[in-house]
Amino acid sequence: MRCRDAAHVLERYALLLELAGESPFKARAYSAAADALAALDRSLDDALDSGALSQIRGIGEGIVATLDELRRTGTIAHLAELEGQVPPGVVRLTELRGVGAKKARQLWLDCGITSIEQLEQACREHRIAACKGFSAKSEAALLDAIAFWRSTRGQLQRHKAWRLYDELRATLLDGGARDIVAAGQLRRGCETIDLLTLVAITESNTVALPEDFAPAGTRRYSSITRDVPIEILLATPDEAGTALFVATGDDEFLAAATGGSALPPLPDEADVFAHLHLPDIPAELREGTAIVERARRGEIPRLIAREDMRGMIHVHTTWSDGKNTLDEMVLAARELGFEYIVICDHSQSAAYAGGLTIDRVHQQRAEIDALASRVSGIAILHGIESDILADGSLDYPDDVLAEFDVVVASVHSHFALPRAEQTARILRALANPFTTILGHPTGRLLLRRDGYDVDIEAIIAEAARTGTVIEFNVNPYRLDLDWRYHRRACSEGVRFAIDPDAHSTDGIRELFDGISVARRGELTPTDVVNTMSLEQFRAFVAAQRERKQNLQVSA
DNA sequence: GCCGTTTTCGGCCCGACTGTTTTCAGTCG
Repeated sequence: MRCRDAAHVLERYALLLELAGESPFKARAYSAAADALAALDRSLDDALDSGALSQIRGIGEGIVATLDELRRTGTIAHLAELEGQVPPGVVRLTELRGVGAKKARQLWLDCGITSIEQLEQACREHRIAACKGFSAKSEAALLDAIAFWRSTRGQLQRHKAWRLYDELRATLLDGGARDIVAAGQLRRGCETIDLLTLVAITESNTVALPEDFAPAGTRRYSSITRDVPIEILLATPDEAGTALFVATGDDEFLAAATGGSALPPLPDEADVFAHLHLPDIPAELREGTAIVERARRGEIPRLIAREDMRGMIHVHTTWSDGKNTLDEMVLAARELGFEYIVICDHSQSAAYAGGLTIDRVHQQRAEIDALASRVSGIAILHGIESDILADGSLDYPDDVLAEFDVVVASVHSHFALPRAEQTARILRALANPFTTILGHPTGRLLLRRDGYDVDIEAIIAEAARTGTVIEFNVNPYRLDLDWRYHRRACSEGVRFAIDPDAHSTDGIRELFDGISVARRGELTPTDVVNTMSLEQFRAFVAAQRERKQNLQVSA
């Protein structure tokens, strides 16, 4: 068992402890331990036997004993007991927005609710308002939350879809497949996945499938029993190219590309494009009919690719709310071949995230300088993710801001401002001479909450006027700014930074997956500042500051 | 359950927001 898997178990244990009415502090201790554990990229056996776990703050004797039980028996007896005690539907109640462990427990014990369906029924019949602590208003809020929950069911963020893919891949390879390839929405770079499509390449045209898969056509199998519907297509190696092509594009694209004729079995996708007399169309663009026409006219741009990325920008460490240390994050970026990394921990107003006071900013700089002198092969820049305060100002005085190599300015509070006020606030931050990059411009969390209400056109225009970079934050919950705005912004002269907003070394690796989504937006290497060399990037930031200062003077 | 002592108990990230209450509790980031 990997530490990451053990972390998931502890997280669930923490939730059940709270639902069962045990000390919320105990639950929090388990939850914090889960966080710490998730950052360890090693096996649980190794972490326990080396004594590394007991060294970690927040993991003491009790939790080490629990983890030892988990690795010996594959489970935690007390957790199993709680699973028997708390109905599974009550655990699911916490998936609703605005329902935490306390409210779920209250709904269960005071109102007798043990599933989301029962809760919905009870709200409609106004039986919840009769319970202590609830009113007609809370019934309406709960119904809203249930509607939102329902609208996001059967969909996954990309990292969760990849996790499911990894599980299936291992099973299918064990079951005799020669190779497994992700196709469909995942390969096209869709930001959320409502159908997971895999091609299983097998010599014999058969593979041992998990029990929940049933036939759904010629050599096609599907399952609807997991978090998202899944389909698996079987193909022999000599027809793998055709199978992958068919499993990747959407229906409109396939009809336009093939003209409705059946494709011969071909081993490689390149053979399929040659057969169709079409240039290679990147998987991320294979939707709709227009792209086929563009391809025929030779209008497919050279899209950004992972090899183009030279700078890793916007990374958190244990100095604020990151799970891995500065050293670990730097070494992980170097291992992936990055030439420079820009550390951007939270600023002082982000107290919940351990934001840096001015003193700690200076301490962190000293540590970065010390590390830079020890580590070769990667440059370390000192940036900050500065909160944009309610009035649009940044979170430090100018003399402190001026010391950073890069300032990512982001909204983390006051999400509910009216549109005009929210927009004005962000425009003010864009005009700030020290704002290098506008972080996650809408604050959306995919399948969790919408972004704050802002005028994106106005933000793009002001970014263009001031020369401020807009972030494409590729944290799999964010993927913000939405790729649908990318071309328009670029046509106005805006540049993007493709940033992982990584809070762990795993998050750093997710950067590459996010590039798939950037390709949907047709970002090219010249649109993206991370493709610059270190010297180019430093010169870019210096020129940007000068330009912005001049704009301020003339204003 | 963890931590750090004022060293074996008492407090535990903090501010905004919302909704139910008249002074606070729960949720969220």
